[in-house]
Amino acid sequence: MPVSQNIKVAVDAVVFGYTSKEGLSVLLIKRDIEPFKDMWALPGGLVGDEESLEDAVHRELKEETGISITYLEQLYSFGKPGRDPRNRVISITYYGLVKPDAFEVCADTDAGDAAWFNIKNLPLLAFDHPEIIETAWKRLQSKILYEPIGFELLDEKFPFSELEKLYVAVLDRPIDRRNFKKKITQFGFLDETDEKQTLGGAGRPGNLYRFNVKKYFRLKKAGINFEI
Amino acid sequence: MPVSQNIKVAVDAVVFGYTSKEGLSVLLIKRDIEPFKDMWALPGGLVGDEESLEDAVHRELKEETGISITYLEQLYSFGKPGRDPRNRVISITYYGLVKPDAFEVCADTDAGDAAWFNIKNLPLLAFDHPEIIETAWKRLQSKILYEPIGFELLDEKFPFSELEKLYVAVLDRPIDRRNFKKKITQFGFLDETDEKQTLGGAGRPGNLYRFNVKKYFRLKKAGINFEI
DNA sequence: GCAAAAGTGTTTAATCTACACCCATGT
DNA sequence: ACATGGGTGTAGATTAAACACTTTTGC
Repeated sequence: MPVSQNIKVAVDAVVFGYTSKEGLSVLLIKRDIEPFKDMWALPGGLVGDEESLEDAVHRELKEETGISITYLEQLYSFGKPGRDPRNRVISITYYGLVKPDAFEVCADTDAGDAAWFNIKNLPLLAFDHPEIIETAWKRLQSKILYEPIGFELLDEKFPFSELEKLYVAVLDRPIDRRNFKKKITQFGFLDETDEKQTLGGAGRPGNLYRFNVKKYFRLKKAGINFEI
Repeated sequence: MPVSQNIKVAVDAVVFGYTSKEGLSVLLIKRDIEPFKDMWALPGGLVGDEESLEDAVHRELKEETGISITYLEQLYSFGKPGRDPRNRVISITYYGLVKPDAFEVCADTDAGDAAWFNIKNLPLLAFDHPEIIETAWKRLQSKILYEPIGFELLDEKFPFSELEKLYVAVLDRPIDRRNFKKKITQFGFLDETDEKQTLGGAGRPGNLYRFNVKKYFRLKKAGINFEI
């Protein structure tokens, strides 16, 4: 057993945002130091000695991108020697979800060195970050099928078609509209409001729905299991 | 961002073994130093500076228990400040599976400070290890439903009832024998041998089966998905 | 011959899949 | 009026769930 150790511990976050216009997107920052200077990378950094891993993620996201996320979950720990050319660094990675307003604000400003990229059109990335994003996307794809986390990527009220388009973007495959609506509504945790979509451009406006968290937890306790 | 850091990186392993006699069991070691001296704990220890995480797990298992495992997968990283009373330690945990022969040998010797405990009858454990084992068991329960990893816990040849009893032990719920056999056999990656179970005590001997890895991968590539 | 475990099918209910036309709005 | 997107139901196929008796062996 090694008696002393020289390994650094970092966190990195794959933050997903979504709008039907921009599609499923990932938040990246432009590195301003070597190595990989001027390349894009995941937000992240070293963990403080007295700081929890989740706190470190939130702190780094605020420092580097100014964003606050509504959902955070641990993804995987990457620790191969050599993945950082300087030192041995173990990165404990997380993935997070943000609501469209946070997504759009950041996308607009574009100032500084943070930007959103569509998941299917990523730039060259530093370190092993392509692998991390790939892992995160797969995890999101499987998780969205058995937990209603998709709502963390939508506004409080949303037309049903937004939810469907979100699933199409995340799963990267077509979905049958009628079957999808049947499945989702049958669970009973979506409230239909009496409002309709405004600002819709052309086409018939859709009713707005709201995810009812209380109902969801009640149903979950009662033993339903969400599965798409 | 913290400029220097004083965090240690460790790995811990939840190793599962199974026999129909002993049930689903976990490998533990008795601590001979403080803190938690004389309590049971998961095998594990600090990662070497140039060592991969998986190598560290295998090394610690060999050093502390003498066991070799046939399956290893990362579980989760536990890093709350205070989980180790001495220093800040991040533990990257893994779970592993061993074949019955390795399981039984170790269970017999009982010498030294390593021992197997039935998953439903664990002793008092050091650190946050109860939480880690709980997490590992849940992961095993969900994974065994969509990947054929159960075979890693069985001998090369096994009677069908062994497989069924394994699933009952892992999932901790009853299974319908006929439906289960239908499901498993329909995939087509189990080879039936012409041997029968020997040393069976009372009852009719069962045919022995073998998991055909090649067939499994061929079928997997062709797009089947294993689901119980 | 009896206790213990293995082997084997069918029926019913539930779920999944595929599929097309009308409606409300903006231009 | 036409283009755009929203809303809705059914029939057929597939899959899941429930269920009990016969066979082979050891003692």
